[in-house]
Amino acid sequence: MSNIEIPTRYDASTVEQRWYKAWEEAGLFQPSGDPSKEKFVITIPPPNITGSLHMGHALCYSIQDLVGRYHRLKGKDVLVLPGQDHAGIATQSVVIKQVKKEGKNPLEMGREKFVERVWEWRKESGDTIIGQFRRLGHAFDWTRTRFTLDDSYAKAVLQVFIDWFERGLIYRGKRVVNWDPVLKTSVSDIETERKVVKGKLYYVRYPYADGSGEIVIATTRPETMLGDVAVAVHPSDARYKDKVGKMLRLPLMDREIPLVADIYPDPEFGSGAVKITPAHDANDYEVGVRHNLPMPVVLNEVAKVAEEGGAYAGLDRYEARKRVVADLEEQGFLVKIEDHEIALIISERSGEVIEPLLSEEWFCKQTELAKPAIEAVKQGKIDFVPERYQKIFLDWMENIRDWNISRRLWWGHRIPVYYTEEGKAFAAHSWEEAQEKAGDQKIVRQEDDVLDTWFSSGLWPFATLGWPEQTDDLKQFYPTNLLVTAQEILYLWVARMIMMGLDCAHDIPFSQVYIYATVLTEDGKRMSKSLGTGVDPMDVIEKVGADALRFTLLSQTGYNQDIRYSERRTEDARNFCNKIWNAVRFVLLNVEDTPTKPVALEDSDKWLLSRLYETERIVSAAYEAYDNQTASQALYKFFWSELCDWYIEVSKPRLNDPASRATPQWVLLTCIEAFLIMLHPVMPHLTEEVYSHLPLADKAPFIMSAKWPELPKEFHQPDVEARIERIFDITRGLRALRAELGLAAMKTAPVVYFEGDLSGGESVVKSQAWVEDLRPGKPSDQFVSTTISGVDLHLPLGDLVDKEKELGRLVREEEKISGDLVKLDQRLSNPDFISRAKPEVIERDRSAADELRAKLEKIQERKKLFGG
RNA sequence: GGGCGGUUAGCUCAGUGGUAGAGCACUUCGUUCACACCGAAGGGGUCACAGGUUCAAAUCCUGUACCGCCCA
Repeated sequence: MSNIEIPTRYDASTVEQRWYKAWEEAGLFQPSGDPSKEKFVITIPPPNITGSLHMGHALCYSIQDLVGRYHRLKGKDVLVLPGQDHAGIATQSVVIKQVKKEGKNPLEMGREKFVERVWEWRKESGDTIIGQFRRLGHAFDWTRTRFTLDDSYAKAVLQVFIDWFERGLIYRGKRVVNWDPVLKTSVSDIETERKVVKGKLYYVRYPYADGSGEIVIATTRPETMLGDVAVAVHPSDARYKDKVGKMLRLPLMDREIPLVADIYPDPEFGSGAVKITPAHDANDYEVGVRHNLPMPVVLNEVAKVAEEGGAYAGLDRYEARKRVVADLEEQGFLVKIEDHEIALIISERSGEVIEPLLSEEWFCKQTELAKPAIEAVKQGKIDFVPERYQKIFLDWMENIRDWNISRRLWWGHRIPVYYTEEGKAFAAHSWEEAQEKAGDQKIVRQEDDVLDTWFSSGLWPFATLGWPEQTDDLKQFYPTNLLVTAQEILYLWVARMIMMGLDCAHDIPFSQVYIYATVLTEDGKRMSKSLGTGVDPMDVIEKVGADALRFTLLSQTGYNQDIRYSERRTEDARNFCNKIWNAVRFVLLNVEDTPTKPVALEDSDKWLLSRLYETERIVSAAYEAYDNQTASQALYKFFWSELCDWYIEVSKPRLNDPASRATPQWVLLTCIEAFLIMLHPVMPHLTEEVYSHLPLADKAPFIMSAKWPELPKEFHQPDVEARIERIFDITRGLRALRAELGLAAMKTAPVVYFEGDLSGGESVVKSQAWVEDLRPGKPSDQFVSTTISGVDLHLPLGDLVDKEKELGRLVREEEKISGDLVKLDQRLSNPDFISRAKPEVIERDRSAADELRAKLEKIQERKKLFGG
């Protein structure tokens, strides 16, 4: 390739999609199935088909692609299995919005039509997402892609439900759930968010039925009093001690309710007396159960007052609140209203305030299933990274509550329970099977509700591999190795996968769980489409390429809990791409053939190879530990600061000489090849493109299928590193001296004198500090000097020396050095330090002090020369 | 209310006992034949605060403040 053909800018847009296609055509995304190879398996968290991927997804899946590519380079047979989640409520609400926008009523469409419509959307959103994965460069096995509502997947879901139903692990019961009055279904805790708003605290008088006074209760939701069945006080509350057991007359409703003692009320809060509405508050429900109280539902599925609300029936909950408060005031029951902060629970799906509602739901018993899961984690069969999540996980598992698995939706796995006329329930794969199980009794209907999405996604690691069939894939790839996920679904999803994996597939689903960071905006806010703070990863790819985006995200990700995305960082990443491109361009312009391994290496060659060795060590260890931050930094430093800034510059004279160029050529190609392979998991496309141009001897068809560098121990030479780095320090010292005198970098100085040991580094100092002639000794003319690592460097300047300026420089340096020396001497004269500190620390401080003293003397001499 | 994380240079973050680091930004200089998406040099920090342990604390302990996340 001639220089004209290589542009000076790396253009990701012409490279990335070309390589993705080539990899796919070469079948590199699939495991070979070679039984002798060690397996590495990830089933990716299936994204919801609710639109498109956001920045958090871009990070999550890039991490998995990185891990997969790393293990592939390490020679493992890698499967990264992709797929998508039908995401019941989330998808249903997206489609409802679409249908409504078209002026149609989803309810009138009917279940069948509506579900058909969602399938259309599933195709559209699903394709968008797969396209995005491809643009991001993810090497996922598309031949094995799964969807949580596919027929074969649905079979797995039915199997588990029926099995658990028959084992008595699934039951029907009443419970206060998070009711979304807009979507008309319960939603899980994760689908809600808390928001603190300014509200009111209402103090209301409840008179005793016998006319012996009254009790004052405090409530933030006065409208729920329509469903009050008791007032509770804490048993230790002296104020109410003799009143417990008396009846109260519920204002507005003309009903009698008891005063009960329960541990729930906080005596410090409000009046210490709490009204109890079991059907509309989870805590009140618990009290209701403990005291065997009735549980009237006074707000219906659209949050309007129900029949039981008497005169208020039909009113919306907020309208009802106004009327109730007005009536209470008018009838003299309202004591006072205070400002109060209320923690509202909002449905993420509709944005509406959740109405806690007593509802009949299906539940799954958890305690029994949780036991083996807890054991597996405690025994270390499953690790959490970062480790701190293990404790959080176990705390939750040990206090687990039964799981509400039913959702009043149309989109999802319809619960396979069939009822007889008498209401007897049978779980079965089909109506026919249910009828068989029911025998003489006639099956008349199937349950309308669908299963919580997490019920199906909990089966992900094995249902994707063909379970319940004992497929080859299941035998080969289960249990998987790693799960990468967000902190917020540690309980809802990870916990369930572990429980379901152990119970259904009889083994842990994965041996490691890596929890990655949340992507925040530049100023630390949550990225959110609705707030307009989201950044579309595809826009970033358009601008800087997928590799730059991946580097931006991955290089910030280690064990931290969040990262901040900023456009500036993508530019830095793009610049890094360009730097790599140009360094390789330089090498290609200077290499004609594949160089052979040289016999003799110079110190600078050995230095770079030793740095490569060390870098490989850091990078492997960091990738293994999911510390991509450290891996990226090590690669960045090696390439930019070491290979480009020093090695290439130092080697230019040798590369220009046909007699000596073979050795640096070989060193450069060796280091660049290894570097590219190590960087490949982060920047797959760029590394592939550049690799394809390198004239290497044993080249793999793709860098993606290359072997991770196995560097010989001889590369590791710490003594050479120290020697060379001392020469670099001296070079920097001379450059600094020149710069302070206003001599431009790279402008050649005719002559520099030195005193001291340069141990073979003369040519490096000469070329890198831009000196024509480097001579031992002292100049006869006027000169300025610096001392570094025991070497004096003198720069003759003739009449150009500005004595005053130079003196000022020397004084400043003197002050700094004597300051440091005082501190060191203080420490060294402390007998406790001498007797208790480690010998090597003392030794190091002593020699540092000696060096400073020598330097100080020289500076003082020089000061005299300049009249100081 | 409980738990977890964070607080280090203008910004984003490394740094788990031995004289404070990186990248970006900033200042000065430089168009050199890989790259100005570049190079060289430089300025900039009482490591949130208060106690304690230690010869020695950004680092370990205790407490406080503020920020964030998870759970009730």
